[in-house]
Amino acid sequence: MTETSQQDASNEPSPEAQEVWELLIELSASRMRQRFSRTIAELQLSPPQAHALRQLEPGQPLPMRDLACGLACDASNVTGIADRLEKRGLVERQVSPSDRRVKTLVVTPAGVVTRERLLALLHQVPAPIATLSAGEQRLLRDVLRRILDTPDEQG
Amino acid sequence: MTETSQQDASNEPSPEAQEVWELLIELSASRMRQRFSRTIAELQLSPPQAHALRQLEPGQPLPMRDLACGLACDASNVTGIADRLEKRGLVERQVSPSDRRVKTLVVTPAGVVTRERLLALLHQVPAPIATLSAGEQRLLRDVLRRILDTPDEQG
DNA sequence: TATTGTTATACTCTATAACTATA
DNA sequence: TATAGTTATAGAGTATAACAATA
Repeated sequence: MTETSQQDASNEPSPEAQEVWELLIELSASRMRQRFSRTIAELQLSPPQAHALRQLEPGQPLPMRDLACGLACDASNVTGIADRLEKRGLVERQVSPSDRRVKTLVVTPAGVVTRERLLALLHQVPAPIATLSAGEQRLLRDVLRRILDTPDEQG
Repeated sequence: MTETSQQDASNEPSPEAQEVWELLIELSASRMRQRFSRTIAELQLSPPQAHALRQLEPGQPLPMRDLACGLACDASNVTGIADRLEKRGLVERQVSPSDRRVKTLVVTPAGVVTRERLLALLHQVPAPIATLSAGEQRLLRDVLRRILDTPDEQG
């Protein structure tokens, strides 16, 4: 077994960075995933439906094309997702005034209610974070902000 | 608004804790999700197939029931997921010696190769984490460890 | 010609319920 | 009787390719 570094991008990450990343994967794949699943099940939303609702800010019509991009899926899928949300009365299709090829989605009043319940549930701070000390919370917040501000060149 | 800095289980979380949680959601839903999708697409694995492969440690037969639990899905789904992995020669079904009702899954040699490539890709530390200072990395690691060690009573 | 949304197709995942073979 | 895995079914997500309307 040779000592091949798996990082073609020049140097190896520190063991601490490695562990940080694996802890984040663990957190995301287990706890956060469970919580998300439980939440959307409660509102009887599928994952893409929930993600779509999350992106549809009230009063801001979103072109279906853009939603496809936000959902990271092919545009053809958005037709069905929008169909089902529309059938439940949560969103509405509108033709864009500026480009008649474009259809936008807007949350209905009922959609706003569901969206707000969804966000309220999703954003409920889990105990393991709420019980960190004030100092730890600040530090964690600052580091996470920096991580999200740093572009990721597909490491 | 009262000056709640500590959590009595019924109190509001601090604004810092709130932001930490929302930053984690953002990180998980955008960056980590994209990276996971790109990775499994490269290996032509579906999300549940990748999760299954991740859980199948070489040389450790896993009852299909347990895999269903690990995937957080109904047991009936595992049949199809295992079928497709088996058809690709990545896993094998074995009858448990201790209980002939139970079938276990084991990664084949080819499966081990794919699994290792998967893990190597998934675990590549993204630039935004690799470029944190050594102090920040240690701090982040310690806080994440604590978060994962703290039980989450469905906040 | 290029783009937007739709449709058709094929595959996968998902839960539910009924079935089998073991225990 | 209870449990593990399978099958049947129905619904939803996914990408690809072809299509209509619009630009």
